[in-house]
Amino acid sequence: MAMDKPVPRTRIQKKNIARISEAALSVFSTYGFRGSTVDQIAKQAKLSKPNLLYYFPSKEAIHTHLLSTLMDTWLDPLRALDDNGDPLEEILTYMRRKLQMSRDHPRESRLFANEIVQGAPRILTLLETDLKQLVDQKAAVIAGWMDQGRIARADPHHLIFSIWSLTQHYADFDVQVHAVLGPEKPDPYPEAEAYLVTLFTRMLTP
Amino acid sequence: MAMDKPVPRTRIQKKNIARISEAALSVFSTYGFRGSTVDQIAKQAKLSKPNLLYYFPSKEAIHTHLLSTLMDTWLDPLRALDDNGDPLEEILTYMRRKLQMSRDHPRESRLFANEIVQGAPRILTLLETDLKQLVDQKAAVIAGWMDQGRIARADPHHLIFSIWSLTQHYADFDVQVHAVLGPEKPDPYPEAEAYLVTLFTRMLTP
DNA sequence: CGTGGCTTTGACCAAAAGGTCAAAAGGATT
DNA sequence: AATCCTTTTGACCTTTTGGTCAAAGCCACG
Repeated sequence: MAMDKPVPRTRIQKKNIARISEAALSVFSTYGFRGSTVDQIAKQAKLSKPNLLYYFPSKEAIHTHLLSTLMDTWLDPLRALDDNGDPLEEILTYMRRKLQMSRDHPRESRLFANEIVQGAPRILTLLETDLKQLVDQKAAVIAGWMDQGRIARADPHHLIFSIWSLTQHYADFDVQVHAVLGPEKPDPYPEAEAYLVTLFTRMLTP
Repeated sequence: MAMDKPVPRTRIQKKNIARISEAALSVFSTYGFRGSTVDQIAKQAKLSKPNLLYYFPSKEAIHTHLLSTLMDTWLDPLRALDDNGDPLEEILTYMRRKLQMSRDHPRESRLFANEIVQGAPRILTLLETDLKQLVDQKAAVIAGWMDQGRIARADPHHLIFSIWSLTQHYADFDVQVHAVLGPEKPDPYPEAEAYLVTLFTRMLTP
């Protein structure tokens, strides 16, 4: 299970690993793991296939590398949820950050979406340990706020799920959103943000 | 682009097409189109590969067959949204039906999710015509209710998106939900429904 | 400017994949 | 039971795919 070459050494390695990661992100996020081919990734990275496999030992290694790199970034907004902040403001900020990630990093969102929809075979353990622990902890913080009557009551775990689903929807189902809104509304994000702020404000105001 | 054999004739055909559809639903919903193989589907349907290809001319034909069969079922709950009903009750009922579909037909939900996340190459047109038209129509109904002050204001299109994302999340991201909630909570749906009823009630009560 | 390690490549392989076909087997109808 | 149509299959073909390898090219440093 050794993954090799996780840390770039020379500047050529740095450059090529970055190109491969970038290309792999595009390809994997569009076709899922099994639907993607090494050739495709190599072509997008403008490397020959053997050259690509010089940097990563296998297709799976590239995928795992992406996933583990991303996991941290992905959880950062939730980590930033501050016990000592204003409850509603903290939750709205978290929601806004997640929405921004959907807008600015839709491929990353879709990479995760593909992985999870397909049963998360490669990150299930991560979800059951790191993710669960973080969510449990933040859910407790939110429950505390509710106990103090500073925001209205609602199941904290499902509250977090709802932030995930509502924000990631705009990245993962982007095509559908655009199909429904039509070409005269090319950027749904301003309305989405306004809508979500209203939603969470109304729901959480005591 | 002819798809052949859409309607079963003999009872053997009926049986085998049903078995193929069932197997294909499982496989496609788990691996996406490109990640699925005809062998896999044939094996699950307990047919030989050539035998399967006697009923459908190609892998793509099976996929298209599933997708178009499902599309109707999928939109039924939204079609049922009644202009003359009680606004909040109508929206809650729609939400509940969608949630029930996530619980009872998670594979169907994931089949769509896979297709959309990967850019909806095979149903984009459907989305831009049928789906858009239906959504626009129902959004107008909801906007009407808001104009009459019977429910609180919020962007109707994004309201519909939020019902989709919140309910489908429990089917599409099922693995994640279970990983976070842990094994002692094997059925998240009762809490999910309670949470979503609260959410939409608070948001839409004037 | 030459040497040693890093990088790149063309040629190649075995396995997997989508799909074809002719012939055999099975079913229903007379 | 003879016949005709439907169904099933084994063998086969081509393309794609993940991955290997030895040899060639390149680069930095002494």
